[in-house]
Amino acid sequence: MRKAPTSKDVARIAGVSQSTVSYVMSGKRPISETTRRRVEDAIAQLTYHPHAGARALAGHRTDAIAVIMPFRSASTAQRLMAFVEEITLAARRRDHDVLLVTADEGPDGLRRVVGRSLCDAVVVMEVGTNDERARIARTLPLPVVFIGVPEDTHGLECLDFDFEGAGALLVDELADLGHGTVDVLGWPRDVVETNYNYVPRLTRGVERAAAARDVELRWHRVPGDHDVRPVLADACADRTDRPGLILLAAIPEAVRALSDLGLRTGTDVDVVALSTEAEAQEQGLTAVSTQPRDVSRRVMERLFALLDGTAPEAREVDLVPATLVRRASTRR
Amino acid sequence: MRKAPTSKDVARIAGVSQSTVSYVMSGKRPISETTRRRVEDAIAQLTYHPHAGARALAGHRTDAIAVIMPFRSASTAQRLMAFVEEITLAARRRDHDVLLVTADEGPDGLRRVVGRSLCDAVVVMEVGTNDERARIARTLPLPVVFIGVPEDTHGLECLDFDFEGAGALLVDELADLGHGTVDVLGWPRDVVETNYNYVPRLTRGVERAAAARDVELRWHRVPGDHDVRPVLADACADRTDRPGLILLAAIPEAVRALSDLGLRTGTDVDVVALSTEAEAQEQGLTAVSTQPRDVSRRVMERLFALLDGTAPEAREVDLVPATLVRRASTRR
DNA sequence: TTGTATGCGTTATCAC
DNA sequence: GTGATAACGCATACAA
Repeated sequence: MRKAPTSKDVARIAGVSQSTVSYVMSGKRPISETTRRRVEDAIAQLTYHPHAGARALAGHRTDAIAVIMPFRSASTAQRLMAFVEEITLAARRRDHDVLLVTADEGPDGLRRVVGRSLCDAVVVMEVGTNDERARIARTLPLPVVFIGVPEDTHGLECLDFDFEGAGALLVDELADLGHGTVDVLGWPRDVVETNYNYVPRLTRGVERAAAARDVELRWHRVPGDHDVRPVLADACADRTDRPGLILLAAIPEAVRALSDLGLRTGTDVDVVALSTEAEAQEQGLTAVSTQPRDVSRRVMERLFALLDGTAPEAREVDLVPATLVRRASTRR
Repeated sequence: MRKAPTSKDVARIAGVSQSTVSYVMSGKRPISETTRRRVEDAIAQLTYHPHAGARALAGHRTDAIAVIMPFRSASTAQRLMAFVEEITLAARRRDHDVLLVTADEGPDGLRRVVGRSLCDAVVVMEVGTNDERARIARTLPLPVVFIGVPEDTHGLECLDFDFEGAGALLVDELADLGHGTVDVLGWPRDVVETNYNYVPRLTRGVERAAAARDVELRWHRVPGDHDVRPVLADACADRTDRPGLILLAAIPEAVRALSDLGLRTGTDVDVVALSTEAEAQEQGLTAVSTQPRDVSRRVMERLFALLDGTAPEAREVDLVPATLVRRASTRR
């Protein structure tokens, strides 16, 4: 538990100057094979680790990425975790650390981590349609990548799943199955009101496809208490035709509610959903999955390209395409 | 996009010395009301933020907590997210940031964040029964708090949910309902083999209670592909008595499988589970919930007590008690 | 109550 | 190919 060794200690043991130690570590100038060896041996012997703060101070970089994360959100925990995991792994592959910032710090969170030089770049998850953080990002001297698409993407780096395409796929699938009327179980009121940008995008995709396929839409909302039974009873009961249902939220609850109502998915009712891959599998749902891992990978590629200065011309918006996987909840 | 202001800039504008600015921010010595005002005004005017690296270098503290997180684990994403969220919020309340470290860096992750002086304390999630990180922690000059209970807790700070008590509650509930035989759907092989410490703890609780209540246990395992239908068919079909089932893993899949088998929970079969609160509600299960938020809160209390030097005598192990909530999956 | 001066452990610019 | 040395921005011991 004695004091941590510094590069000076390494230098002394290796019999070189401190700056040489630094150059061995950074590789920023040629080093003879013999001194490199002696330095590396000394480093190993002392289990020397460079002091991150000193490095940040002198080197003007932190080797850290800040991630602004909305814990309470329209996304499921699974989806959020997938984002965070993939981002963290990508960061480590490039020897960067991840600083977790809660979105409920608001725009100040972004200002803080950048102002304090805590990171070299920022990932903002779940940007709003009209998000102050987008305005701030344009003024910042470091890369900020958004997951989501705000209204005005000018000068921003945005990546996301193609929710509009997803909405269209879901409607098309039910239309192909012959449904002229489709019931949509949409997000609860509080989610819609928080202005998440993908709510309108998904909605647009659904509505355009419905118009194109001449499908009548009936929108329902998950109640605040997540008890969807009455909603689904209202939508599906007492019908002569076979109901077609799109689930956007409260998916496990909805599947269970249908079962309680005596409706077998794929038999008595066709169900398609927007969900994570895992949830769709667990519930056996024909679904469009939101591919958080693909999105994260592209986010980090773009982010490091910006840090490396190897980024091609600004893309502004990059969308991961939607695909539909058929499972037991629809009968073809 | 000009250079970030420093405390020297603040000092110049406020007409004081740089050290006075520092003391105003830290509150470590008395400052006259007038100078405090002028400094604070200057800070606001420049939107000054202290440089985290410089602060860490000079002040020997980072105001950051590292969290070592197992993304792929026996826990659900919900449970992991609850931990991370609660830890992050608690950290922010004390003006600390959170550094996310993936557990698959192994013990080196712990060495690295500490060696580089990236944090003032560490939280290690899901410690193994015999975890090298526990040995390392004992040698480190900063607080390390474990979520979980390794075999040898000597000199460690461990907190967790009382899995042993949980196991007993689940068995007792089914015994109270008159079940003389209980089928347990346990974790998949890979989870058990990863040596998570709560697997043996839960198992011990189940087995002791079963012995005490004279209940026969039949252990089953979730298959690698998570298709639990054959397992549950095997356990519950062709029986004259009413099956009693304990679910420890793959809970949504299991509930769906029972439904597919034509078994109504609470009517044809009594089901109790170890799960998150949310999952139990979604599935309507009588369950013991693992209270990740309570555990996290206690972890952070302990951690900051250690940082403040106000920690009472070492506790070594602190367990959050288990409670059972009855829902529709058991009929009393 | 305030100012001066030093050091924290790196990086990077000069010199050699 | 290597060694001095000056920043980097802040905290704090020492003066006043």
